[in-house]
Amino acid sequence: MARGKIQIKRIENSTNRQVTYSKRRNGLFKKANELTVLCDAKVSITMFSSTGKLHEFISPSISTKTMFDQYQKTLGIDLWNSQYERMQENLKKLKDINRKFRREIRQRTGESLNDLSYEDLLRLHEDMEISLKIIRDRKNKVLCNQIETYKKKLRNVQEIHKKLLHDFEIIREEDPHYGLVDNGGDYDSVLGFSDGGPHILALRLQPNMQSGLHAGPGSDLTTYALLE
Amino acid sequence: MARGKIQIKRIENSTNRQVTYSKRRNGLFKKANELTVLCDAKVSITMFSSTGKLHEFISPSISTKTMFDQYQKTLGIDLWNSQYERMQENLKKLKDINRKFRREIRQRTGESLNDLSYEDLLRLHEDMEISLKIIRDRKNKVLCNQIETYKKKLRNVQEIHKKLLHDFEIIREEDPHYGLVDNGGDYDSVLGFSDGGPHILALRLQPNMQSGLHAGPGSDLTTYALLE
DNA sequence: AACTATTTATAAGA
DNA sequence: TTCTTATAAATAGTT
Repeated sequence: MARGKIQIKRIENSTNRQVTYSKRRNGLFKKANELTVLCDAKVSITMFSSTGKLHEFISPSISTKTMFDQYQKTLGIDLWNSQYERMQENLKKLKDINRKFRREIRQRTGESLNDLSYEDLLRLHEDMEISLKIIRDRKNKVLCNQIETYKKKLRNVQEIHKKLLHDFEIIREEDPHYGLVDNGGDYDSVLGFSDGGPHILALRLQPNMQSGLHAGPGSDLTTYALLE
Repeated sequence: MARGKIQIKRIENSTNRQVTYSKRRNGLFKKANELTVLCDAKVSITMFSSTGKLHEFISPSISTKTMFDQYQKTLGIDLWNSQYERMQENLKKLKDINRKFRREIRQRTGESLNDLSYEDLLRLHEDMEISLKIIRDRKNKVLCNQIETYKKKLRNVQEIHKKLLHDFEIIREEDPHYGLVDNGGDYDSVLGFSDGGPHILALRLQPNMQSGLHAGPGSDLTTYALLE
């Protein structure tokens, strides 16, 4: 619009186009600003150059998000609505399921029985007895399994111990004074001879067993009382 | 910018402001369009007048949503992110709670006991026995309440019946032939005299009781066997 | 909405 | 990119 009229069509010269873009962008933003001030309007300009560069103008009194929210509100649409609604629905469903679960648990623990009819209570009671039996069986089975496991471990350790004692006997027979010179200690009691073995041995070995065995999450100590 | 320079400040005259808004808006959109064509750019202008009216310009090659998506992508932000994230978090939490509830129910019904230790099983078993006792007590209490209710109703009806019989006796004494003339019917059997009363009366009255009483959701018929 | 005197924007050149 | 400047375009005030 100066030094000659131009046709409004794509400027083929790239440099020229770039320069014009820059100049006219400034002009546009200046006009937008004047409009904002003169007419008390809210203006938002977002533009991308042909090379993908982003430039934006936004009236000082507003933010891009506010602008867009207002835009959507005015048009009565929500461009992100479907996504948003899907999430809302999901949330609602989950809340509903959770409520049901909570209720079921409260009934099964006996905390909230007031709104149950006699028939409901009968049914619940039957269910609970069945469940209780399953749990009791499982509990007993786990207990038996643990007992079995430790029985085997114990036998294994006893076996090894017996073998060691046997080997020691052979050494004593070959050299009756072996070891007594060194420390004067009481080998009999140390090795469990003084009170006939296996039981006290088990106690002595406990610390090793506890740290070495990971057969199950159950308590080890209580099961000892039940061995054999 | 013609017929006199103007100050760039809010136009106080409302009509004037409106007119200027309209003229300059057209100018702005024209410039935006020229920029779009000349420089192969994408331009989006969204504006609200001081009265809240929405006007927008958008380059023909693009849509407002695309424009905005590109805007957010270029800036590497998501203006709806925080809201979106909050929902996502909520969803995650609900799902978590849901999983826990489901697990607890499955354990309490005995469906999923494999990952429970012996101690867990012990505790669960104890819990279940306590809950079962509560439910059994409640069940029995509801049953007793229903029995009590129907016992009272029955007594009430018996009372009324007795009184009616008594009144009838008086009438018969006063006029021994009363009523026999009319229809020749057998009053004794109709009123329950033939087999001594209360039991057969209860059966006769059943239909009325069922429709008239709403004491509880339990079954009425089964409780009759337990009366008295 | 049309007119027009004047201001403003800007194309081309430096 | 910026400055210059001749000229096109926009527009304030008026009708």
